[in-house]
Amino acid sequence: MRGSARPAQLLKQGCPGLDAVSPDAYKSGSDFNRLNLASMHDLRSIRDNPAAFDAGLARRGLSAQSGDILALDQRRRALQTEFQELQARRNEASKLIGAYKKEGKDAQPLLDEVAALKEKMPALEQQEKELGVELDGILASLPNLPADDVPEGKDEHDNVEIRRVGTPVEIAGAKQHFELGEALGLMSFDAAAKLSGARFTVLRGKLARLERALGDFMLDIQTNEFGFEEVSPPLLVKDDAAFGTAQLPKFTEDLFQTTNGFWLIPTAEVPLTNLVNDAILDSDELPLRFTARTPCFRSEAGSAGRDTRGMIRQHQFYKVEMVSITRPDQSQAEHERMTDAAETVLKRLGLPFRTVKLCTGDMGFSAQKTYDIEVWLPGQGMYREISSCSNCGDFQARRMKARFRAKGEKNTQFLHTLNGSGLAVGRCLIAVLENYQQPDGSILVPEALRPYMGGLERITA
RNA sequence: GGAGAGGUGGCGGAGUGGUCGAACGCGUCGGUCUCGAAAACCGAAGUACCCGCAAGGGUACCGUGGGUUCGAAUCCCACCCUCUCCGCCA
Repeated sequence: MRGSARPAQLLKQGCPGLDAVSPDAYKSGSDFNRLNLASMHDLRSIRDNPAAFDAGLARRGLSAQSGDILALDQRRRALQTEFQELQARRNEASKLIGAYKKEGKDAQPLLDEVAALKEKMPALEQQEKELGVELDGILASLPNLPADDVPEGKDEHDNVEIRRVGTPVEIAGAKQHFELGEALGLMSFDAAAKLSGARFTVLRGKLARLERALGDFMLDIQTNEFGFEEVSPPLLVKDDAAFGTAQLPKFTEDLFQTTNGFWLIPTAEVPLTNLVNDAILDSDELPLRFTARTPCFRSEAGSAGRDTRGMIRQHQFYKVEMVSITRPDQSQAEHERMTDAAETVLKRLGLPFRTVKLCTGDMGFSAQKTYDIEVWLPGQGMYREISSCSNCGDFQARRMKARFRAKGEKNTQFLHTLNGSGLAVGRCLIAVLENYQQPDGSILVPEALRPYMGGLERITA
């Protein structure tokens, strides 16, 4: 019942170099087959200006790719054209066959012709597919190109400080958050270790309440003052979603996966952004703004030994995330606006921070431009990242086929997507502890947060 | 988990082997009419890719993937999803 001669034919065709990233490479489980030619990066713009594409990659420290890409692209299109011509002839002949049979004419010559066509077609089709997979594999593994105004640089040392808000207070003998929390008896890493091992925390009593309060506080600001719509999304997602925001195919090792193939979200950016996947929106409903407080799950595979004490770097933490979906002409302004929304939380809490523009070498895979907000931690005596706001341009939108149509236009365009933490709740809790610690080890509750803490002014043992 | 039903264009809903990218209705857009609107009438209208300077031509897509056939929305297989009922459960 299965195809008989066909597979053998296909096998004859081998395809050199098809060991690149194949879609099945990212594991089993769900049906991942949405790859579509010419997504991820705009093949047309690479054709038009290969030098610019390579220059962008070079700023990311990557080698030129346009040569390989365009060669593959050209071969693929040639095959596609050839294949489609055969299909056209087959379709035409098949119609005639129908007509002939009706009229009682002899259709045998046409049948022979189609049979001959069908000798060639599977091989062509197969080759074309394989080239497409190879091409997609390359394109899917290349990061977004940095925006023009992103500073050149190797790592975080080359980031550029944009502004500083608030003045770090000198606290004599400042303690770190875990010292404070453990002394209060409200934060336990031992208890968490018994349950789950390293990189987990158990919060109790007023500290658990503080975590909840912080999240509520942030959500209220983002929804009431910045127009973000609160969302309660799934925390487990399929391959498609993880591919859309570009966790896949490259970063599987950073994620947790269930035995039946779901990915635990590393950030609500994944479900929130994928809300518009495969959509064609009207331009006048833009921008869309979403926010959600969710747990985030990260394997932290590559960070063994980093930030092992305390709750700076955890396998699981709460974060309020903001996602904006905009037209291309809106995204830059939206990026500033979103960053402002994140900063507003820190300002209200009276926490000193600085905002830096990430250099090319420090930016995430999907980002075109990123601002990090770093909060001052007296206990550590340094600024630590508490938010990251990125404009992804159309990079994610291409992957998830998120488009819009301008009023009166016939053609669709890709949307722009942005995401930013507003803020990381766990780290914000750390910042509150360290900045509001008192000599007696108690913690003053920031004024703005008191309504969220039932009026509580101070957390004590 | 058990039993059943079903997945078609923005929506509803036809279509069981050929001229079906898909009837019809609604909605949408343009026009006629009108002082204006409604109604009525006429017309337009899916997405993506390929070839082409263009005009234009072609291919694919009716949940997904395969198969049968000269030809598949229609037949076969597998999978996914949704809905209803029963059971279980937060």
